[in-house]
Amino acid sequence: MVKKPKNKVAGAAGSDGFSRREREIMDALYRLKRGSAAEIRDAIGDPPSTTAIRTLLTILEKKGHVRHTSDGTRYIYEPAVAREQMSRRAIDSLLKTFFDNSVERAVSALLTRDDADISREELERLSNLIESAKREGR
Amino acid sequence: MVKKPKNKVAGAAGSDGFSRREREIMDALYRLKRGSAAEIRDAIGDPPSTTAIRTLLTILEKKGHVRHTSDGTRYIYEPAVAREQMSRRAIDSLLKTFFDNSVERAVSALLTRDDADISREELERLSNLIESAKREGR
DNA sequence: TTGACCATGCCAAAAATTTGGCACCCCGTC
DNA sequence: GACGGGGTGCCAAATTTTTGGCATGGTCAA
Repeated sequence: MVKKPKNKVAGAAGSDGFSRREREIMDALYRLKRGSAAEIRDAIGDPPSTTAIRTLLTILEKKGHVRHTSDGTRYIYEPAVAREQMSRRAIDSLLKTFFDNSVERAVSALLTRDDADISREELERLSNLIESAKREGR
Repeated sequence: MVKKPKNKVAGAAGSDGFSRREREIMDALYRLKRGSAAEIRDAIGDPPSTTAIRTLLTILEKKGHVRHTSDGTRYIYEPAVAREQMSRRAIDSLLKTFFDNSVERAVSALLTRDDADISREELERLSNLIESAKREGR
């Protein structure tokens, strides 16, 4: 069973190249914006030891997915690629996988969620958003 | 290093419990709707052997994530949970991870994608969608 | 019928992931 | 200053994931 170097294709649709735990940590980090190993641990369901988390964080840092700053004596981690940018990748992936690349279907799904707690004001702003999109695309 | 049974929490936010390859395959299946091992393989970037794919499919089936029907002599696989349902889970997860659960922000991100190829008609339909949402939520 | 071709089930081994133990160090408190 | 609590780096081991090899059986065409 010979092996090939295998060079992780970053942007490869669908798979982001993260292992299960790595993704859990990255997701937690994006939710938290930033946090210590302990905080990240608390943000994960059925988490391993903090040491295990730290190991993963170190690996993720080595791979360039997260970086840390020192808060006094401890490390505070944050994603290396901005939340905004990553959210776009995630959206593209979602569109491709579940909505045949149809923005309309995706928005529709968003608006008709079970627990849609969308306020009147929010809907108003969305209207405006679409209106301006119409104007722009003219 | 003692071990615990560990009972995969399916709906656990963020992590869906799939390994990297498993997720690649599931994503491919959702894109394809259904397909043979070979077709799935072709839908994946930098794929392993078809045999490897088949092994994963068998595992996924044993875990209840996919099922297959026989097309003559070969197997055609499809996701066990409907695309629609899974897309909702994915959306919920996305909202939580990247948009602080704000539908508005998510829609906004969808509408302002770089390669937003949203047609006039689509925007029109979206307007209507929002209008009816307004009426409903009254 | 025979043979090429594919797909399947079973299975072992390589590689990667995941998990913690340990020793050490820094800081605040008694 | 000694002590307790936490955080860090390093590292090995358990477990899971990932990858194919191989033998078998069915199908189709010559």
